[in-house]
Amino acid sequence: MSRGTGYEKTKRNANVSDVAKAAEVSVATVSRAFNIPDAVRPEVRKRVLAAASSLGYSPNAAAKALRMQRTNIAGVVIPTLDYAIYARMVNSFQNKLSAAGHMVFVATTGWDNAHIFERVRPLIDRGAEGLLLVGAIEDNDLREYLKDKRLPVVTSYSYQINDTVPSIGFDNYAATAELVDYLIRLGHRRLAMISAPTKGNDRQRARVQAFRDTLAENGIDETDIVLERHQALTNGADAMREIHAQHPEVTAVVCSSDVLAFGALAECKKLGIHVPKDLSITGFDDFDFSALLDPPLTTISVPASEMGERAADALLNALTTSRAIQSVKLETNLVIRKSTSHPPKAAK
Amino acid sequence: MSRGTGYEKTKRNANVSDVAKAAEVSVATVSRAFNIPDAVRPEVRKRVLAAASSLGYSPNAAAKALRMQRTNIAGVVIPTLDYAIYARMVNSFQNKLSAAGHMVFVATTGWDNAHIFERVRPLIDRGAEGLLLVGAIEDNDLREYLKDKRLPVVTSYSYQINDTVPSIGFDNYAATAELVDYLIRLGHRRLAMISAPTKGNDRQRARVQAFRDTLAENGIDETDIVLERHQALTNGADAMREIHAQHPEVTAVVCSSDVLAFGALAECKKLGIHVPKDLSITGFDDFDFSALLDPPLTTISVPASEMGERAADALLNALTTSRAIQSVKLETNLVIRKSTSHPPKAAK
DNA sequence: CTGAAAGCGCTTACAG
DNA sequence: CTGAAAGCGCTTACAG
Repeated sequence: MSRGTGYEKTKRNANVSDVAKAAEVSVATVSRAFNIPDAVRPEVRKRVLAAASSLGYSPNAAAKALRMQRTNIAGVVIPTLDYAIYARMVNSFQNKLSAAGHMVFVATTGWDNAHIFERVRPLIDRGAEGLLLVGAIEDNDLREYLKDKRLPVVTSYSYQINDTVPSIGFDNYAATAELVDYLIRLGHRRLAMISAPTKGNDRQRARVQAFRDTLAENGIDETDIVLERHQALTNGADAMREIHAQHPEVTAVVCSSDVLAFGALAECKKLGIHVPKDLSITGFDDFDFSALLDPPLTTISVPASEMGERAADALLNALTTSRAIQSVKLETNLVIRKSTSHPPKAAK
Repeated sequence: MSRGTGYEKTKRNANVSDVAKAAEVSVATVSRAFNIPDAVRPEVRKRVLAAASSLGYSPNAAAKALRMQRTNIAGVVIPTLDYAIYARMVNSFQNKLSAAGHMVFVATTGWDNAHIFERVRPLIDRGAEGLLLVGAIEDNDLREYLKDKRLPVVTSYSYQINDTVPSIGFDNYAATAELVDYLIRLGHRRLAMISAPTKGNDRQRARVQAFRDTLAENGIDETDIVLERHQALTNGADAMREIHAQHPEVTAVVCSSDVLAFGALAECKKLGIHVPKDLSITGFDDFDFSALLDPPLTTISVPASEMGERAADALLNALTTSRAIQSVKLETNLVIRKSTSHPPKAAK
């Protein structure tokens, strides 16, 4: 069947024995020439390296892993790569790790975080020695499993002060509270929120909670208007339309992401609502395009690549020293741009 | 030193022997119970599976790989994950592969494609059995290496009719030519292009070439205005400012990506240039936000996730059958929106 | 249907 | 400084 144009292996790869033979030494010496160069006479080492290179030899990773009980593989599990903020974190995570000679497996759960354990297990089974996850672990089986394996794990995107699993993230509650507080000080009294789904997502829950608490603290305790929508431009637009139709008194819309905010902004344009004169809109993430929107988006900037880097360092360190990982709290920034202002006079 | 809060392995993982002992069978039977269930008496199989599960056994991937000479790992090498279009492709690629029980290593080269070989080698050395790359392979050493290893490789983003390496991509030249042609038919005679760097990047070169050829074919053969800028919003803005200052006669700017186009669009707003009345602008990629820009962007939509899926299928198939991979040409679409129109009267 | 044994390709005590 | 040998944890002929 096969026309010889395919991928059938013709010659097997060279192995230590081949190199040993070619260099007229033992396999032990070959191994040492690569791994403990100083333990081999320079002249011999040179011979070995030359033989290896002429045979195109490179050590078999599986054999090495089996023997050393060490894979040098890390894993990262995220909702999706198709969202800039995760992609960015993974990008810096993998850059750091690959510079340190580690490989990284990536797995995605989709937006439904419920099945994260199903994604984690194959990663571990296939050799991941450390793990980067997104958000607090809410699955107790997973928690037990990870503890049992004594695997270095760090969660990201939300800083957890009292979790046994170390986290490298920021304070979603505080960041949102600061933002809502800012809106209230501008004079807004009727606010709505467009959030990403809160199910199985502690970050979103923290943001919604901060929204509600901050309103309450300021004596604004009418029924909260909180719409949950999946991260997508069109969902931001739809939610905006709904708010406009059902709650025309609203003067500020807090969006849980720049994506949602961008959708809302675009919808306002269609509806003839002027932002920020008629309505203030805020985002979360500070995507690069957010500064260029019309109007530029007031939002919260988030240390995505820093999380990836720090997580990589933490994992690397844990793998080397076996010492526990310390949680680290990173800062966010409220970036005030032109999509927010005082509410219209009539609404005050 | 270690306070016992770390990650030192206390108990080793269960292995086949442990399970065999617990189930009172041989290791061969344990292996069969997992891999050739029908070759084991149902009753025995049940005993084995129970023992395995109570011991938390899962097969050691390295040992398995060593024995089977098969890792079930694929690799993908892209410029960066921090660019939606690559992230999306990797996302669908990895989803398909993980559904088929494969893991995926991802490596990034940064925008400088020159060092791709350095990224590919570790991937292969660490066990990747198939590879997804971006763009035509321009490094002959890499080409030789890949051929020598007889590794299934597919390149993406540009369809190569006559390459020995199979590609799953689209026709960058034709897509751009169609777009430029459309602008010319609108009446534009003075066009400029903002391209991503063409060095080591056949896709960008094809687009620039199409731009030049199409102008020439239409008798517009003044000096071409082509600016090369790295993919970034601010670079699009800078380039736009430069074009405006040095070539005020230009009535249409063809951008090689939506990112660049978005930057240019934003800059026009600052400069008081009305798009499309004073100037037409086009993008490439059709990002989801491009339809929501003001004005919505005329651009070319590109099958990013389809490339990832197809590549995964192709690799999976090649790994299974050893048959050669067939190149596939995917379609792009010229999406005409409001950022383009006839040139201003005065310019005609 | 089951088991004993070989072997995948490494690294590392151990002995010299 | 070097080599012979053991063993990491699997799977699979081979024999029964």
